[in-house]
Amino acid sequence: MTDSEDPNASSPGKDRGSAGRHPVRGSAVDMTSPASARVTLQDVADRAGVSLATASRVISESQRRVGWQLAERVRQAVTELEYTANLQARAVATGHSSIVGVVVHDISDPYFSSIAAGLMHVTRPLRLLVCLSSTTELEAGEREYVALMRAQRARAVIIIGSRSAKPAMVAELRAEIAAFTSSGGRVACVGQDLLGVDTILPENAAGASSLAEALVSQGHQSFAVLAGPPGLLTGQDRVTGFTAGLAARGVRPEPSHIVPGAFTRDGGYEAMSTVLAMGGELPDCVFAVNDVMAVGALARLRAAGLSVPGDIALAGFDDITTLRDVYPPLTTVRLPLARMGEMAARLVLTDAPAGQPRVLPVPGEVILRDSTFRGPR
Amino acid sequence: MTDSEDPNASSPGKDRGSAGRHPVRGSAVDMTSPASARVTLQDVADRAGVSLATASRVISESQRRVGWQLAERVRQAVTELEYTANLQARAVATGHSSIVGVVVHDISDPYFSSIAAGLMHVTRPLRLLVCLSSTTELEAGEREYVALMRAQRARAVIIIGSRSAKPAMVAELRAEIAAFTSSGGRVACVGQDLLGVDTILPENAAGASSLAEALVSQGHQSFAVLAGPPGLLTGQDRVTGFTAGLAARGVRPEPSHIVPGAFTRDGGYEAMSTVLAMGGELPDCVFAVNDVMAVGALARLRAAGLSVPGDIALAGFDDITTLRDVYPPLTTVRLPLARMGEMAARLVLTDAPAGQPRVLPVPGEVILRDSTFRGPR
DNA sequence: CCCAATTTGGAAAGCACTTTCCCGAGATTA
DNA sequence: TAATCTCGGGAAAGTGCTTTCCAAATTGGG
Repeated sequence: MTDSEDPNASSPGKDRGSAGRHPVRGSAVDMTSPASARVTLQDVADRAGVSLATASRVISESQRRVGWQLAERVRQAVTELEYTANLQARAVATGHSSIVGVVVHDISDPYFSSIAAGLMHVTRPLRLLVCLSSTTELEAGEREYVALMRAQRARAVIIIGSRSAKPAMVAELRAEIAAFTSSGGRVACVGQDLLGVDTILPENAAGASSLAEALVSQGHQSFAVLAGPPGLLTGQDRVTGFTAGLAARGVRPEPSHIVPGAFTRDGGYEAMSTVLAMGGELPDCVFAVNDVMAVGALARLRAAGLSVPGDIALAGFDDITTLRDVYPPLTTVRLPLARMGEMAARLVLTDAPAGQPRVLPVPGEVILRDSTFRGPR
Repeated sequence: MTDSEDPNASSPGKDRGSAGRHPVRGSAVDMTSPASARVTLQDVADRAGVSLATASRVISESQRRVGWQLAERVRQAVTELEYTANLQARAVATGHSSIVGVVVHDISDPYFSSIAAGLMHVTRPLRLLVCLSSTTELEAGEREYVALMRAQRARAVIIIGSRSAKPAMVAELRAEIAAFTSSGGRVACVGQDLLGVDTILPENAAGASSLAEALVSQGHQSFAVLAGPPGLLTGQDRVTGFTAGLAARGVRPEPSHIVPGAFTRDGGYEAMSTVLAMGGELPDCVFAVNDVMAVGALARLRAAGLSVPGDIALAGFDDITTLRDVYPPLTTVRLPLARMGEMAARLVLTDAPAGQPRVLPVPGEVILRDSTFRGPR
């Protein structure tokens, strides 16, 4: 009963493919299983004894109503033949597909996968297909993928975290986006507002600034900053915001204490090494521009035998869920990642297109945890 | 120039759809913007002054060669019109598409996103489109998604971590898979070999068993196990393997010390709570069936004021990259997640189909770290 | 009881491609 | 020199669907 290899089910489809259509293919195969080879709507129509048009009207929710009896006959044939409409063909016929492209740097980075998860929350009920691309490797990955989605006539593309601020790259990407939109697609972006499209804009600068002020209030006086890779705006914004926040409290960080590093755990580890190697007075507090880097820095500090926050304080950014349990718990700025994904998806899938690109700022929330707590020594 | 809101571009679309193919379009519209509305291959052919067939042969890498000059003219027209082939239409015409479906429970879980990342490593050079579905919410999500991929005539589907062992569910999924394969698609699976398809099988039992023996060798005598949700085979296998390993060393865990819990951080936290609440002698060592649960357990122990490994040892499974920096470093069983994703993709995308479903076991490697280290007290 | 005004079904024309088939021209061979 | 081969180009037949258009049948009103 649980087995689908019912030999009795072999008869359907035996009488197909005699003249013209579907050469000999399947003559040997047809006997094996109900839906032997490719079943088309024509097959369904034939079996139900109706026209192709009628069958189509039944299986797609067409405007035109179909008589009760014929409709039932068609549905019967559909289940008997295990028919499924060919969505590609439907897309060609109707002119719009149900796929939406999502571009991320690296799907295994929790920052991106959280946003992607939120986004899929809204695509699912719409029965849309999400095509994901990790652009990790290629510099021009984003542009290429948008081109690919244009070729697929995708309904929309959502770009999460634009790769770099390199003007040439951005220009190319914008051109590709223009081509995509002018062929009917919609585009949204999570991150910096560089592309001239609907954008979910995390308030990196403001968040980092608030964090800086909070840290000063906690009593920290000297700071090091583990910045992201040069040319990546997210990191830049957080650094500028942070220094601005310090300045507002009359603190000026040693410029040499702002060291770049890759946006990864290892990047944080190495940047932290650099700071330690500089010698001189250790800063009170280290700000890593994202949590993943902070974790790397934490590992490095531990390796150096320094305790956090005892010897040195450490803060991150993003409040990645998976990292909420590192020890000591990280002070950070929380971004509602999943919700940001949802917002982006809504903007471009359910909301009406706006004349002007919309920019929705998303504030971050400073979360003070143990990693910067200055207990009585 | 960077602005795409060119007011001259407003005309496209107004004059189309009157009679026959491609009305007057082009005469008035072509002047405004390169790729005004939808450009089709016919437009390219017209502009290049060649037949549709020739244009097609140029843009797709056809067997048939095209004369040097004509080919150049076509390419010229392509760039001038910013033409991109409609992949959907191509898929309909050729009968096979370039999309491959990937089913995961929850893309924001690092276990799955790591595998997915590995998998994309092989799809990218093949220029295949990866469609991802998180089946988090729906019970029948997997079956539905395979159906969807069948409708898309996807080339292949890769199922990562089959949801449950509930026989009814599995039977339905198998039926859907049968329909998919019989319509020409290929299927692979990462996880338990339940579906009768090519499978990458993590050796959960063997890995857990080795881990158990290693822990006994480290001197641990009494154990608690934070098992996954009942009915999820991955968890079950790890538990059985673990107890078998203990048995091999003459250790029998208290059955009541095997407590179920969700496969998440919170699940680990709660399961750990249960163990603590049981009173009596605390076990030497806790085995959480995956790293994410282990982290939850760690948090719970910390909340209880217990130190790891000082008061109690803790081990996980998977060796999730993002969690390599939790403190104390977790003893675990490493699975080469990214490589498992690659293997699955290869099996189904580049390798020839085999008569029999292949099952490739992937061994886990026990990694002993501080969380179970029994230093001199 | 007859003539609109609705339904409801089917034939056929798209949709944007690929690919087969055919044909003329130039190259090769006997 | 005639006969046979390629070779490159185009017309047209698919590919699996939707949708328009047309005609037959049913209904309703006078």
